[in-house]
Amino acid sequence: MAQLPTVDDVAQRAGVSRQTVSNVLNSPEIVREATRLRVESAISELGYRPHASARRLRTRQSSTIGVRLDPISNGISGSILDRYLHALTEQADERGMRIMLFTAQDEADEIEHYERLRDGADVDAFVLTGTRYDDPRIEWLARERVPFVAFGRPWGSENLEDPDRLWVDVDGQAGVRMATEHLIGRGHRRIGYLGWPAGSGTGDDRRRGWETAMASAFGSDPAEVADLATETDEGVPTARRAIEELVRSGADLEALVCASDSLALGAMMAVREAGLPHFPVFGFDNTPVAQAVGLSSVDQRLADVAAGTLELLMGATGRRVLPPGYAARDDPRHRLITPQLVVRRSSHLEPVEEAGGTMPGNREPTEKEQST
Amino acid sequence: MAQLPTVDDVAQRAGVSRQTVSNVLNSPEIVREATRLRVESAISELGYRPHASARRLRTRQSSTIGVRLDPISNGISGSILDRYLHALTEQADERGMRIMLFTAQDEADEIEHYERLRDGADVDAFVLTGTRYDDPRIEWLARERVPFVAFGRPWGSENLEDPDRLWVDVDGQAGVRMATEHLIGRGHRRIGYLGWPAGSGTGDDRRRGWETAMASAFGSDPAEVADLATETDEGVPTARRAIEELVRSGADLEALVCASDSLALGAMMAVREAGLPHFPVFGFDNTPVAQAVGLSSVDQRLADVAAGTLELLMGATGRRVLPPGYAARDDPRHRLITPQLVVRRSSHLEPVEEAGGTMPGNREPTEKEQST
DNA sequence: ACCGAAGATTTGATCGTTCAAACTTTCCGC
DNA sequence: GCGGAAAGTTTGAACGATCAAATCTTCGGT
Repeated sequence: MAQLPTVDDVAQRAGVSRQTVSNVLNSPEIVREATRLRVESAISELGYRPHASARRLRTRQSSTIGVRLDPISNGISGSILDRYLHALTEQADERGMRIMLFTAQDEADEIEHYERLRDGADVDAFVLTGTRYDDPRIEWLARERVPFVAFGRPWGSENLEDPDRLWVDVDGQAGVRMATEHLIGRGHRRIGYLGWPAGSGTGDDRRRGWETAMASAFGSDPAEVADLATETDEGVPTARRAIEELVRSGADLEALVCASDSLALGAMMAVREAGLPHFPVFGFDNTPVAQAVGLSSVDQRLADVAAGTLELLMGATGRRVLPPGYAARDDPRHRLITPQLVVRRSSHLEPVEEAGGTMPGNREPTEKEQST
Repeated sequence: MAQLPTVDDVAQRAGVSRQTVSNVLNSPEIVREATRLRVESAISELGYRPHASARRLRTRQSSTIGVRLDPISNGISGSILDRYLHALTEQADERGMRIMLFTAQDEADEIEHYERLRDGADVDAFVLTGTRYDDPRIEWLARERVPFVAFGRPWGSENLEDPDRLWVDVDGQAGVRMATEHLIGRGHRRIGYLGWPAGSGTGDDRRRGWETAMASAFGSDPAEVADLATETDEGVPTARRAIEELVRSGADLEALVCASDSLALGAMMAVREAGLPHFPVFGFDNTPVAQAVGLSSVDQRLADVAAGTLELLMGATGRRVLPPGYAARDDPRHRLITPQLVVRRSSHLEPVEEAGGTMPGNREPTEKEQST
């Protein structure tokens, strides 16, 4: 084979012009049926495929979305980005888009990459993850009018409804509320919460889910349940120590809802070691670890998050990135995804008699997924 | 600003021609110093950046490497690809290359994607992961002369030295041997091995590491130590059941080396529940979970793997993908990376008296990394 | 001071596609 | 069967860069 076929080769073979071939590919509805069929068979006979770079040059579209890969995949929770990325790649492909990765040291460096990639016409849009208070990246992208969607709300600003700040997020509050209600439904009353120190948008939001569930079930207000809550930094060992301390101090808890699987794992280790093999623990994120150790958790439905991302970026079914500020008047500029409970052994095993050396329930139960 | 500047704008500003600007960018050594400086300042004044697609069209190079994102990030071990991807992206960027993702349902689908991406001139090369016996993907790529590097040896074929089959891999045998020797050095004798069923290249290789360490320390041959080995499918629960069974049957073991962190985690859960809080367990992969629960493990050194990948693809310092079959006569067509022990609590804690309700060693020790 | 080669710079063509406008054919009503 | 709009197709130009070859400069040797 000498060389890859071009539109001209196809055109010649089908006895039509370049442009007709191009039309068959890009707007088949304006080509007469007979012609179209002739061109299509020429295409498949020659195995023609459009040259991506040539097309991009001409159309001034890269059909590419840039995503920063976080510096360190943040421990256990790192797999969230991983799974999101997978869903995003898959769905982007269906719309003729591709995902390009880049890395950056910090936020300033990330913005430099934005600039480079934008100026080099390498990407049409960006997807941001790990947003925080007054995120400078969002400010830059909005100011420069570069299309983007944030996975994570732009917490703290009044910009939650700003049409220039598109975001998708998981409703952490609803997720934690569902988990808490699940435990309430199983008859538990004194349900504790293990979360992060106040001040992070995500953390405060999740905690609110627990508070509202407790409030609507028992009529307690947040202040009343505050003594059931524990704060600690993210991480298995920190959570473990915190719960060990709690156990030692004789706290009277029946169950525990946690802000993350890492915290829940630490908590599980602590309560199991403390001789409480059936103390229910709930995590959040549904990481592979949760699945591995049988930890009940809240699944973020990352496929839905990915779908929402692309919807905001390209419209419901579009195949190109919309200019920023675009969007129908009545279309919300964000998507809040309701997560899903995944109930596993850690929260629903009935106490059983322990027999020497083995653990209760040493068979992995079929995983129950309960959508609500 | 009306529009992005082009070479012509820069040329005009610097009072030179297009091509000189291009030369300043691509082969500065052939441009006279005075001219070069003039052009460079014009470039920075205008904030010019070459248009990636235009360059790709003309040079017929996409400067892009395609990587398939696995369908399901395989549980706990999924983060390996994640971390490898990060290192690869970072190092590729330094050589002016980018990483593009794609997903596929199965191997056949993956090959179709190869074809699409190749024909569309979207990528210059591919990186394969999760190679297996007589991998059809490798056959296809080699036959079609598409540049690629496999992360993972093309097990089983005699092609390990085939110059058309480039690969990088982690020396699992050496890693497991190091782990075993570490335990031997701590005075253990009856060290068991928990691995996967025979037949997978990676699994057999890792087991051999344990066998050789045992052989050279105690003069035993593989047949003699076979009763210290246990086989089970990958996964935390399977490993847990296997080790529970082992404990119940009264096996006389002092320590355990495992083929993966998942297996090790299951094993740890089993031995801890069996009332053996200080039974040493070693994992493999150094996943975030290992770090989280204090499991000693073997780190794959993914940054070195990524560096090896690019070296094979582009030469020691090159900035473009080499044609397949190229490479200096004396240059090996593969890289075998020696992993690194990461010793944590799970393998080196001294027994301590248990006090009611708390666990021994409830402080996370500073992580020791021991390179060998 | 002249010649030729090496060095530096410019010019024209090209990569493969799509846009915009021109051109040709089809179809309908009168 | 004619005019004209609509539908279908073709042509020339352009996207922004680099390649290849042509041209212009510089410089050492005689």
